[in-house]
Amino acid sequence: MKAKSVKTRPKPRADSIRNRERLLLAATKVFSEDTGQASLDAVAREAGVGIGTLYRHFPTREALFEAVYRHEVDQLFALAETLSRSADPVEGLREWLYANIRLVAAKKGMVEALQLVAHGSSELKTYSFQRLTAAIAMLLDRGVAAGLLRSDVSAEELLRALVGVFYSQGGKGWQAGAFRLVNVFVDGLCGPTRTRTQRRKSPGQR
Amino acid sequence: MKAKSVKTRPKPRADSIRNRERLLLAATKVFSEDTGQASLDAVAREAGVGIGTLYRHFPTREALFEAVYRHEVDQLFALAETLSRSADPVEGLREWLYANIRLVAAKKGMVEALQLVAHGSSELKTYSFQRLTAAIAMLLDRGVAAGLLRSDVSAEELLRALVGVFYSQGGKGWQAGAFRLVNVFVDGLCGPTRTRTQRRKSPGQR
DNA sequence: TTGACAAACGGAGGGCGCCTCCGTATAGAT
DNA sequence: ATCTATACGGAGGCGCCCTCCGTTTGTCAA
Repeated sequence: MKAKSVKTRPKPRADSIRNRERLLLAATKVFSEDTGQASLDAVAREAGVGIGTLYRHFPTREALFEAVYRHEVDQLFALAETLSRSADPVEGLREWLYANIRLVAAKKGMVEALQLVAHGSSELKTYSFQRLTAAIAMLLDRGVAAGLLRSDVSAEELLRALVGVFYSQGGKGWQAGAFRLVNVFVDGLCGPTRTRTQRRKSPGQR
Repeated sequence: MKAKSVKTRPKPRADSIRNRERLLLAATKVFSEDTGQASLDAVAREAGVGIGTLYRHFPTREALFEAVYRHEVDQLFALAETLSRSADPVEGLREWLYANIRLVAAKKGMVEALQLVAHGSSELKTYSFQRLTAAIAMLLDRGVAAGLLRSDVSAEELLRALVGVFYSQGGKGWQAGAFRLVNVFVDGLCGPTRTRTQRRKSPGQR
């Protein structure tokens, strides 16, 4: 007997897996540049698969959004893991927050798509909330343990602050403002119990 | 010479005006019951006019949303005027807030439509914001002048609180919760500075 | 390797909504 | 009654959504 799980379905075929990934990638790209209203045909085309294949993997438009979103959340989580192993706890946190801003900024359409998704599956909401909270906690705790960050702000609170910044996403000056806010916040987290040992060197834009 | 404006366009034809109104009415109805995604063909059908007529009056989907929304805001403003002439300032305010809840509750699709509109014309945002603030101020000021309401909460603040309640619109218990919040708020406005002379008699649902 | 079959693929096709265009109807002026 | 600017209606072209089914392909056992 195969050392596989006890009761999962037979097995996924290799091309199936590959196509699923292609679709996810294509969807991320297409939804990002065009608005979230972009056609699913376009996604299939971009992925180089037939429209039927798209629908087999993601039966509804929302299923696709959701998958893309989950994927993104997981990436952010992974980034937090990486950063939490890097040298400086404070800069790691700052960098992660920057990454969030860049993510949102790069995906005009995503934001509205998310609102749509958010109205649906609350399971997804809790999933991503927990996942992101965990990511922040990872970064935060290290700084606190090292005595570099104040300990009276929870990961959840920080996340909420972040969400607030994103919701108010409006064109033009938004990104610069968001970076500024993050800086203010991180600097604030260093104080007032801590002397600020180091300040940001760059504004953060890439 | 006509006593009309100096440089406006000739004149609107009677049937044109009539159709515009019909369309607005139909749109309000259709968007309310179906989701905001409802087809424009359906709106034209409901209004009993050709699709071409709809497009002449409202060149884009958003133009139609916007017009509907403006219309609604104006109605709320008018209601505030009426209520501010009614007997009890406190109950007038409460009633107006109730009306807001009912409006949102009756229009599932509207909320998402608004988010769409909000992303666009910021002119509309400021317009409605000012208009609604004015409406609240009208009601509030009377209560304050009569010494029935505390004076340290501005109309703007009250409006923001209201918006917050609406944004979190989720099915089921939402409406009841919203009424409760309004009651809490109005009671609060009667203030610690004021002895609460009267409390609400009914929960507010109709 | 080869054969067989389930799984996955692709895309044609029917339906529908969007929007334009233009021939027809009519309100309002003379 | 006549005229004309204005508005109306809806057919038609286009693109998107989604289903359905004939074809291809990965996998496994022999």
